[in-house]
Amino acid sequence: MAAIKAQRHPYEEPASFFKLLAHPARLAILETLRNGEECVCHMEATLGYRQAYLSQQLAVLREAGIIQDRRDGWNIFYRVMKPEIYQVLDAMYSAEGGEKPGSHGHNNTPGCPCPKCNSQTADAAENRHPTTIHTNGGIS
Amino acid sequence: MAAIKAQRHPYEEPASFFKLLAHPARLAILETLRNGEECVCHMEATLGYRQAYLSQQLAVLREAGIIQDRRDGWNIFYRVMKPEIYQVLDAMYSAEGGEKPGSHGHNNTPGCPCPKCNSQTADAAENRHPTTIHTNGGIS
DNA sequence: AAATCATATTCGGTATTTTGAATATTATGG
DNA sequence: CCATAATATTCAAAATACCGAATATGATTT
Repeated sequence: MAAIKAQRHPYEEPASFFKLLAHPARLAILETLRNGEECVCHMEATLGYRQAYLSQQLAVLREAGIIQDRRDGWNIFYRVMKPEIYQVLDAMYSAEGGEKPGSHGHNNTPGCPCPKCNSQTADAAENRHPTTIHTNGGIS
Repeated sequence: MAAIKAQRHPYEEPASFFKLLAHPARLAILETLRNGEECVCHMEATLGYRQAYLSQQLAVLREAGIIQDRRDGWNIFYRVMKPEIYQVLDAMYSAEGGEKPGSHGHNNTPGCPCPKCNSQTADAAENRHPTTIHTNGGIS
């Protein structure tokens, strides 16, 4: 699936684009990025997926050109390059009848070591041990 | 994939719905049905897929509740039960920049044996059967 | 340069999808 | 009942996607 290959049939391109969205973890990532860039460790803390797994899914979206990464010191921040995809997502959510899942905007998450979460809370800014092993995270 | 199974993760349902759309033949079918019901032989003539293959893809959409079939004599006509999906498709097509593929409305196709294609062309307009409407069993 | 932190990549097994081929089903006309 | 038209289903093999485990990379601080 890696990248969108050359299309022979006119519906192959939209189909492979839909395929990118046909995955729970990738949808969760895209919702996290809906209101701006976030670093990987933040997704790890909020979504509960293992780091390597997140990185794999991020790579799928990145190689498809949907998101792009930016390094800032230790962290790598991802942002969406094609905001139009949210119209596709919203159309799907409303077609399904359910409301959009998840919360929007950046949520300061306890236990998240990312700089956005540790801006002014200074609470446990120096002694953090995020050794939390997130068991699974996949959904069978 | 057959049906949409019970969802544990909030994104599994939209994801499996996207999965239904992530296939060129199924997209082509849905475009064919955009402006009303069509029989299988018409799709066979216009889309160029083999009959058995079309039937397989129609089954996927049918078991997901997106389309429904109705028998009329020799032919089985399919129609879309969830028109909202076209908002998803249109959002995708416009997000992609390309225009919507395909032509809309029923196209009389030479070589297509379906009754809709042989209505008034006087060619073989004499041998048609009365409309025997069997309303298929309601699918929830 | 070594240790460390955040993140990426590779490898491999398993599950799922795709699709052709063969066959079955169902209604219709004789 | 038999033949036939239109469509559906089953089966199996090849292709692809999923995802865990292990390891690699590349900044950054000391």
